[in-house]
Amino acid sequence: MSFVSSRYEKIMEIAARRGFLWQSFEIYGGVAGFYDLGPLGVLLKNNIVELWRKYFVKQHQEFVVEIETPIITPAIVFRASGHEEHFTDYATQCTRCGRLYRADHLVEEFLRIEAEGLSGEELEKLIREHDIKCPACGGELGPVKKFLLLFTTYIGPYSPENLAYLRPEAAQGMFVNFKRVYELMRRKLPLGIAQIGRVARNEISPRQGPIRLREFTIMEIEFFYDPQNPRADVLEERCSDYKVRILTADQRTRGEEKPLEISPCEAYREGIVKSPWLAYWMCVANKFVEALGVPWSRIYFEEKLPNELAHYSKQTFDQIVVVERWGKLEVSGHAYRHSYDLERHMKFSGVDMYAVRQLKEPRRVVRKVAKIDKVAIINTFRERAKDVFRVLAKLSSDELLKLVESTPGDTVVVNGIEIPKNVVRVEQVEETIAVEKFVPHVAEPSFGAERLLYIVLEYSYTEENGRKYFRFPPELAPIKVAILPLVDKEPLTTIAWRLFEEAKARGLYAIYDDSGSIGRRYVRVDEIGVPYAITVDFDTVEKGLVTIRDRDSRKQVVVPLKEALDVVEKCLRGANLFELGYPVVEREER
RNA sequence: GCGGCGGUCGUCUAGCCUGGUCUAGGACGCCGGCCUUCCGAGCCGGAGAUCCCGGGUUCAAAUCCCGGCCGCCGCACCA
Repeated sequence: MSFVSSRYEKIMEIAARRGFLWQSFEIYGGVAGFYDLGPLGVLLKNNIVELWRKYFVKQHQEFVVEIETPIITPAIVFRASGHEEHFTDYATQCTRCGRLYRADHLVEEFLRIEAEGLSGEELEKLIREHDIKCPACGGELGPVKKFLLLFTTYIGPYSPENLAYLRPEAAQGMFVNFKRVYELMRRKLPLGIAQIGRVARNEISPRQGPIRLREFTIMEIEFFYDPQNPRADVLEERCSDYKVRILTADQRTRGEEKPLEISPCEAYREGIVKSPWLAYWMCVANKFVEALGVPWSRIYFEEKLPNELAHYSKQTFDQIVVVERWGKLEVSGHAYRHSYDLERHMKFSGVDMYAVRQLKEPRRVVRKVAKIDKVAIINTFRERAKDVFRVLAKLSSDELLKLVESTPGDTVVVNGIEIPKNVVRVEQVEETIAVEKFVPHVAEPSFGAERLLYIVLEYSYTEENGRKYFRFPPELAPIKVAILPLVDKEPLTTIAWRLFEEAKARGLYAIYDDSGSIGRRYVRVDEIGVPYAITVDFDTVEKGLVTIRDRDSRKQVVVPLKEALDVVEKCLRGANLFELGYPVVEREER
């Protein structure tokens, strides 16, 4: 335990001291659940975000597009999404032992009734009426208090109709924009809408350092597809030779802990993953987390049990990375949101969110339609005809038909006006139907960027004989190259400084350092995970040669000064420093 | 939210029990200078602490007491 926590503490100590991250609002005592990113933290996070974008958006740009939507969201959106209802907990606390309970859970347990959706007052009343006591100590329960995990605010003047929430997920930004983006993408499915942005959740008591934050960056895709024709060929093409580890809900129920090793393709075929696109994005997610430096064997997906599912989800897998501190850490969630969100937004907004699919063969159908006989209405109602037209105009043809057919007698009443049925003609029409409407299904991969940041720190952190450094994959390293004169003397310093200027001109983040001994400077740049160090020595002056030092092995290669930055850039793109044909030097330690 | 433990320069810490020589000591780091031809060398000099915050006890508080904030551990919570 002490080893485990001390390793976490060492990482967090370096993280704060060297400028990766630290607790927010330090000078006022700090606030739980908020972390600031420092200069290196921002660079590292940007690189992680960019890698996510590469894996999830750029490599799928023919059908995945990225948008950006507001954090502050009118309450109606989260009323429609179900968050206003389900993100609220009613809690009551024992006045004797202080234990906290979900009021609805207590009521359900004691009275064996469905308590979800009851108001605080109703729950309070039930607890008092049935004299429910603390299950642990039998003490009196305190008043029922409301915990809303959504941060609230107002848009404009403070009044109930201006209530707004800070979004707890980016997803609703994609759902409310589905119609427009679907149109933009020329109504093609599948369609992925991605977003990277800040979200906020008013956690009751966050207490896992940078892991459970009240505000963080989320990276997610709402992936829309036709359930009858998912067009998920890539699942077969890219995922059949690649396995992931999955611990299913069934396994968990049986108490098993060893995940299956299975290709996402097969997992879908066998019904373990219910959506082909969910399986596909799990495949991408696994490869992405490997690219962050996490070994394959430390990643698995854990299926949520039915009672753990969010209100919108038909099936959810958490992507777990094994970490030293907490055992396991959820880095992403993969939810099969089905058609839930679009249907809710259609209902609440009244806006049509259907997609259309072409039928393989157009169908001839005969259907009944109700038509209004305008002449008959004018003849029947004369000067009141205008009112009749007005009320009838509010009904669709289908609604009118239904009304006429379901009402007995010769008249129907619409908005208090009695209308004889004979002004409505019911006709049979024959139509050709070439398309049909449907609500797309949604698979959602969703990542928390700060958790990934922590994962990268933990998996990169290395201790060897007292040496501490971050073994960041070069692509993720905040600073790419250190440029160091061997000693603080001319002309070495001027040559090194010019090289630094050139590195900046190439768009690299670099460090120039001439203070103290060369060994101290290597240690300093190792500690922040700089993958390469170019050292300007006396051979540079005499022969135009510099050395490039590899952070992990501490071996160096000798390369011409003019080629040094090209070599570094090649290595940053994935080349191996020692396989480029340059002589390798290994120096004795003093 | 409850209970236990903790909070001292950038970092790690000594001091707290047994109040006063603490205008808070050390190490590392940092800054300046010297030195230095490859992995935390050495020498000289320097800056750096609201002792978490507020209140109380006392002639006197980093130290004792109370409240708050923050962190860790356990319980609860974590769609």
